[in-house]
Amino acid sequence: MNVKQSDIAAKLGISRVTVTKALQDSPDISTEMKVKVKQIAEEMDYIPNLTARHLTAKKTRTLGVILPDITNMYFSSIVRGMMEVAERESYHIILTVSREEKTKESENIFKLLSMNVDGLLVCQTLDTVEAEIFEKVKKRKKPLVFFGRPVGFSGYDSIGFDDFLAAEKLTEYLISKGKTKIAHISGDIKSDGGYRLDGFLSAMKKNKLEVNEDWIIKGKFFPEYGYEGFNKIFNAGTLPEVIFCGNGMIAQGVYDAIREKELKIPEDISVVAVDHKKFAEMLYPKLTYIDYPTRTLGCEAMKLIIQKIESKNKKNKIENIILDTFLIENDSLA
Amino acid sequence: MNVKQSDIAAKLGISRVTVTKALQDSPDISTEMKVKVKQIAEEMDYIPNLTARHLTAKKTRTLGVILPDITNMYFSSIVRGMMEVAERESYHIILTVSREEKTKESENIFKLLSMNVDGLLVCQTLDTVEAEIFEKVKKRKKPLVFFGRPVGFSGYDSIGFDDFLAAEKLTEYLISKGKTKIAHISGDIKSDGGYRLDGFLSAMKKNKLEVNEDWIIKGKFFPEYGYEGFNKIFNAGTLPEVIFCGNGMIAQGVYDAIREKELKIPEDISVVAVDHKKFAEMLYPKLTYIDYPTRTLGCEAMKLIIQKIESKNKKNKIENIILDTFLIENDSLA
DNA sequence: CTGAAAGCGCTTACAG
DNA sequence: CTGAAAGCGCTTACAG
Repeated sequence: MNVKQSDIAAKLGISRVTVTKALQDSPDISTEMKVKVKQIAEEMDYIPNLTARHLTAKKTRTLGVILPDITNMYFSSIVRGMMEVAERESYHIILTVSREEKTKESENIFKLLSMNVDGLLVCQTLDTVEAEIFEKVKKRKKPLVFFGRPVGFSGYDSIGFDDFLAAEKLTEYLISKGKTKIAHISGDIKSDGGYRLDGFLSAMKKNKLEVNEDWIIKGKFFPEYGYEGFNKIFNAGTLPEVIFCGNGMIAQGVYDAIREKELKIPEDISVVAVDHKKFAEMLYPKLTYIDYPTRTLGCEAMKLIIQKIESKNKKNKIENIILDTFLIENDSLA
Repeated sequence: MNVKQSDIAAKLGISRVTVTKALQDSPDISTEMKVKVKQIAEEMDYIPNLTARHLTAKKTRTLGVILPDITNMYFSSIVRGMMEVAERESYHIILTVSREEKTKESENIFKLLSMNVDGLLVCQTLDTVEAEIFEKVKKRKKPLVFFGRPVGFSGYDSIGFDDFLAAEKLTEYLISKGKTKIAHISGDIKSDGGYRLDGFLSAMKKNKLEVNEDWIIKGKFFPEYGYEGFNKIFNAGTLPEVIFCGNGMIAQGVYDAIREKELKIPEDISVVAVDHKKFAEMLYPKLTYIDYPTRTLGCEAMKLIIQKIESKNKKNKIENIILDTFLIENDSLA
């Protein structure tokens, strides 16, 4: 139905092979022939059939990506970075979503392997604990890179951020600014929220600072937890100097609660958080926070998998890369 | 290298065709044979090669989606809806991003056609004005559905929201609540922002209400425009009863500016907007707004394209579907 | 510089 | 119920 190489060949009275080669700019073919073939291809609206090409060639230049949730800016921003590099390097991306379900994750892996992707980039679901399915990928020698979340088992390449270190860094910074009375409203402690809380506690301990129990609120990554969290702290009596929030959404709730109490940020109380830029910068006054360069993560993850693919036969040591996070000084810290 | 059907056939001493059919649950094959084949396939870790399958079958059960920007919640939420339906109907999605570039859009279309997708779902870039590339798609009889943004030319199926109607509806509602002094801070007037502004003006006109020129602020879809917009309105003298914001981000800036003036929402002034749920509900007090059911849009768009694909040969009339938007009454309107 | 031959892994009629 | 034959569109050696 569609125009194919043999149609071009027929029209020109040459063999299909010549067409293939001309289209590939093979040195085998004369320049005039190439020009002629390409022109006819253009005229006939020829579009190559990648399916057929992939069946022959070992490489598809296609990468499979598995994400827990596409509507989460953290992930979508990572994907954006991946797409930039993929495009530059002429790779395609097939994006799938696991919705935090382990079974969906496995299904996606099978689907992507079926599609003959050259490699896999996966951000695991929160409850992926066994390596089983990934062992199968490894057995097939399919390059695989984990990104964006800590990996529960070893023996795989990965790239991501370290929430513990980020929180420690932010806490150290607060301390260096002379703050000692610091409260923490965490996100979900079963995931990143927990690591951030631990990082905070660790830094406090290292600096021999006391942590008021009323000032540790275990919440979730939503504004209402920040709002209620601050009110709990407020009602507990003494006010801390700083509220360290698990992320920007929590900070937003905290902002609202603080304003309701007619307090001023940062004059009366400071607020800081760990988050990615876009959100944090939307608050007034602008939040001082630790930025996770998500787009960079996406770029680097893509570069890593491409490198793994293109050096497939050489012996490759496993890499576990932790990217730097950045402290952004804005107006919410006195 | 990987296990293929012929390996299974060899192991069982039967022909490859029997394997294919058994795996497809063809009525041709005896139940015992099916069980045997499937078991061996499982044992050998057989994964079908979709590339090969697609070359033979006319259908790939793969759909191509083109989005202007993946980090925009409006779009990612639509995609989420699409994925739900696709999964239910056993279709795959290949997601590509145009980054609002017309050339990238064309490239993506070619890429997806090359990959033999069964259909195309596209949300055009803001400056796509000619139908040229889409005419080519049509000529190939490849089903195509536009979604999420108004289409500049006719003759194509589409599904989306009507910003003009949504803004009109919200304005009518304000008027029905006895509001007459309404200001509008718009988003980018070259796109949806403009339609929303027009809808607002239209409703005001229909109701013979005067529109104070100082109360029409043409901004962009970011908080700072809301913040500055409100300050302009504030400094202009009389205060309106309601600020109608082009979207939730603008509303956020307006909230901040209002609080800074020590005014109360909704006691001193009301704020409303047109946006999609997640963002609008994050503000305190919760925003009264027009919700665009983006996920539903994604679901419906997917259903529509699948229907087009599966009824390809029957004559199909062109559909241009406008989905309803919903007024959500919260606490920001007195 | 050009082309004939073989094959990628799977599927679809068609014959037995 | 099982299998031999032909083909999907393209590419890769290999021969001329």
